[in-house]
Amino acid sequence: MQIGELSRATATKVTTIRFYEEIGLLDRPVRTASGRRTYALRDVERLNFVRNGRRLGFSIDEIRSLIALASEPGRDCGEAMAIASRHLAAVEERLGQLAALRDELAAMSRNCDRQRIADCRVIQAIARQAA
Amino acid sequence: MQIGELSRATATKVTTIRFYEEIGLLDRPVRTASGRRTYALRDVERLNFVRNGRRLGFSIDEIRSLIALASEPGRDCGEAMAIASRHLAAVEERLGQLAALRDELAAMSRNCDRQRIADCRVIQAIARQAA
DNA sequence: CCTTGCTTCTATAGTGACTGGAGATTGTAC
DNA sequence: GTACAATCTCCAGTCACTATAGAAGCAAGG
Repeated sequence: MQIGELSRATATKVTTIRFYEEIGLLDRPVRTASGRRTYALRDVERLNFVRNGRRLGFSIDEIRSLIALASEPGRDCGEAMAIASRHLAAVEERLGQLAALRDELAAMSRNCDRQRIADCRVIQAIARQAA
Repeated sequence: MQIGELSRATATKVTTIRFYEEIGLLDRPVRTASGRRTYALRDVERLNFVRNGRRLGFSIDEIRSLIALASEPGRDCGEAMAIASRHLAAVEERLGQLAALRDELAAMSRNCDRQRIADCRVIQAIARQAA
């Protein structure tokens, strides 16, 4: 399998695959005589792991750790749990912030009745809000 | 007022103030004979506008537009409303995504009962999830 | 006058996670 | 033979800052 097929199989851009290889998230693949990268099933699995991790919002460094953990099947999985829990807590905090933001934005939009800029509630809200 | 005082007055790092000037969000200030920046009340107001806008999640470009609009008090504020509404919609979409993410992460953590990595639900969930 | 120590200056590079483009090869189908 | 797609490497750009180095300015105390 060449890079284009891996790209299609994992819905990942070719440039991103090369980038992941560069930063060590993917192993350096075997090359053809002319230098093209060739991949096998385990590369698809690995890349899917990375993509799913990213989709769940884990950082590259967290994914690196999770990959390292996954390669030691005998170990206790407490560390993997810790990474996931920390991330969940971060997501929950961000959710709270974002909900507060939405309320503020919604209030701004509601109050404005499309008059002149001089009276615009949106502009006023941004200008006057206490941090 | 020098840059340090503006920094304290707006809870903005000195380097960030210089950065905002560089990209044209703040006017180039008058300098003292020795080259130090000096600011007045309107600079505090402008920077607060920028900071509040950022805190509400507007991009630098959106804030640039809002500043331009705010400087034409006679205009209809429909355009400002449009920027705010688009942003609100984006925030709401992100909120939905993030909530879905939280649910997935919570389910992962719940299912894992701290055994060996080989059986770890967290690792398995990341490995097997369909995009 | 001199030193100490803080503030400010410019210029440059780094962050995270990619994305895009230039310019050169290679592989394939007609 | 030639057109075209796929791939290669290398490097720059994105966003919104943040940090560092090294130089200069400025006020207060000795």
